Amino acid sequence: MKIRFGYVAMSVELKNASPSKTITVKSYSRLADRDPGAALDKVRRVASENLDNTMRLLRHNKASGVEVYRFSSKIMPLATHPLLSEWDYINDLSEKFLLIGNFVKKNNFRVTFHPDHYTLINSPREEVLRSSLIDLEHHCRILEAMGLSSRAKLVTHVGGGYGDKTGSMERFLINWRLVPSNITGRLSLENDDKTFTAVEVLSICKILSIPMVFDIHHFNCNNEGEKIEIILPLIFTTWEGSGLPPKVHISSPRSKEDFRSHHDFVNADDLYPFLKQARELNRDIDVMVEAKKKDLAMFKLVKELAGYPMITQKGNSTLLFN
DNA sequence: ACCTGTCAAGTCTGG
DNA sequence: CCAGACTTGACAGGT
Repeated sequence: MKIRFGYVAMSVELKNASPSKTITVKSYSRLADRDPGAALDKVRRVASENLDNTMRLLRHNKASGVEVYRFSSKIMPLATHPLLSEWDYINDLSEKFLLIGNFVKKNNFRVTFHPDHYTLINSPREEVLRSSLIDLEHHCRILEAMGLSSRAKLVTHVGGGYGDKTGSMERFLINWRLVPSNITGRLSLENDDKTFTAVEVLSICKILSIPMVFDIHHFNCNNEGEKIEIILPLIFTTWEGSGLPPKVHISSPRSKEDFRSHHDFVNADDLYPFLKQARELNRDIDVMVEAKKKDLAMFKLVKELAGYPMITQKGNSTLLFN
């Protein structure tokens, strides 16, 4: 069994390479009042730098053998803000999008976006649903501009509970019909730490025939005593036909008191039992490390796990479990 | 150079 | 009904 590791958005090792630089609405408006052209130029410049830094990160990944990476959702500053509705960032930056996409394809990287938690497909409020669809479309269009197939996924949560979880799950399914097919073809769902458990998310994924990302830490925060060995085979099945190995998120609690927050690093003991379970199913998997120390935490975790029974390290960010 | 309050967005809780 | 927490990196304005 092969286990590839990846990290989120920015690197601790590669300096001054933020892919998430932005401009506040306040300063944009102030500049736009005086000189609209200059304001747009500034946004363009920041967006362009974010793409350049994303490219640098991908080269850093290649040099370090990292094949799994999540793009920053803040890669295009204010892109979906009404103030910038005229800005055609896709055409504006098409060359840089293609450069990134070609590099991803050439090196067989697995890349994703994780639209942030304001994106809520199951919201009962029409305007929230509408802006969520705009945000999802925005992420999709970027992946399309990169020339990446639907194997480049969007990962999101089911949404809010709104005081009625069953009704909110049903509303997710109802609202799903309003989601355009280029988006539904890329979406995968992840269990969250407060509201929707792995079993609940799995039931939705099965109905919609979409893949499910299993977040181990969220499972530890939010479960009803289900056994991993029972649900894991079912979760892994949702990836069949996608052309991708199942995807798993791992992080460790910051502390006993602050259990839900993410620690700087990942405790290898929080992942190893899971890997042993996964090994029973004999499937390759990709593991996304969600720790404050980003790639540094990922490399450290891989190195530590390499010392565990039956595991051998292959490069800086891949393990073999035999 | 460094520090601190603030930031587009939604939801939930507690007052 | 409203303020603040949630969570995060980075801006923006101050020293």
